[in-house]
Amino acid sequence: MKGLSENLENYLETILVLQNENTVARVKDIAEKLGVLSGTVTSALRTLSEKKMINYKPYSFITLTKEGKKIADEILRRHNVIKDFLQCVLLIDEKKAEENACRMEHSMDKIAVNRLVQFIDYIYQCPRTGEDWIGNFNTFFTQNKIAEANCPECLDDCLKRYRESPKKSV
Amino acid sequence: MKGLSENLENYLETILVLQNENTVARVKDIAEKLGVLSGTVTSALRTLSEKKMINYKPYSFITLTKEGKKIADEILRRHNVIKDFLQCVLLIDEKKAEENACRMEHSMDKIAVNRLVQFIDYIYQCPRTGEDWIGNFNTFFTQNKIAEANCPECLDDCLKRYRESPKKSV
DNA sequence: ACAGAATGTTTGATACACCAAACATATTAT
DNA sequence: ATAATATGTTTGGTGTATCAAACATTCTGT
Repeated sequence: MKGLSENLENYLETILVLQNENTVARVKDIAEKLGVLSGTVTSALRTLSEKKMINYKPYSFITLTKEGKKIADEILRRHNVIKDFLQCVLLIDEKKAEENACRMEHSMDKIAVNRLVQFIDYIYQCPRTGEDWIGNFNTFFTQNKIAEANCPECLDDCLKRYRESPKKSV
Repeated sequence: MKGLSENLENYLETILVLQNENTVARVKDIAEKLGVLSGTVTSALRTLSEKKMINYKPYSFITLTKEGKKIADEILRRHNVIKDFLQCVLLIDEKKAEENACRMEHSMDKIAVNRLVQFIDYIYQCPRTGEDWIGNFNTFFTQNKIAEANCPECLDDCLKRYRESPKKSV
């Protein structure tokens, strides 16, 4: 009935990731990924089991229930969206993007993540932005200002690019 | 030496906000803002005091130490940057933007927040984007596609706007 | 100035997340 | 097949964050 704690969300996500990587999630690997001792994992597994998020019998394989899978998928999706934004739009290096995404995935709700997805889409799809515009952000944040000398030709190029390959009209 | 927990960060931020609003932060108001009982606040204040974040004597006024002010300012700045992005760029309604910012302020590090600030700046300063571009995002996410029929004139307008009021060259 | 109201503190209890180390089970290598 | 090694579990203890309710202090109105 109640939502999972940030902690339990992490356990669930880690189980899903390990299953994708290794086909099974073992206590030892969960502990390693999360940087806790294995006893701690066992407790968490018991709690997740009580909450019907995983199927768990001591000393045996761990599987996600339908509900658990649904939630784990959602968290992983958030993680990937956020990481993509940080890395590909904000141009933050991979490691930092990963670290921030790990924490942010628990603090952004569905509405915000969905809107972020649409925003990223919009940047790529709108003829005024796209990859080259993001590329220019790189110049912007190193100099902390628009390289205005380039604006005329940048804008011309933008328009030209559109005329050369306009999207199919609606 | 160690960082503050998300919880203690919240207490610190709330104290700063109340000081800005009311000149003083009272236990009762902190409790109300954070949705906890006043006894809980007292414990937190004792901890913050031990960590030299606030000056605290029972039954007396609460003030932030230099270090406490520094951290509270940083958290509040994060909060405002994130809220601004959610509300003014992603166009999420004020209430939801506030809620998400409250949580995200503890999960984004300085690097990510700084880059976000620059990115928002970039959107507003680059002639290819700016406010009208953000306005078009509104159309995009309601229809989930670019209104391509408008692209030619949108791009022309963009270029025209630049020619009419180019930024002073460098 | 003092009684009552408002505010703040303390105490004892709960829940969660973790560790260390003793213990139990399962896997493997000979 | 079984001893040694891997892995997993349990137990007892810590620290944090919370509540409820008893208690203490401060403020306010007459």
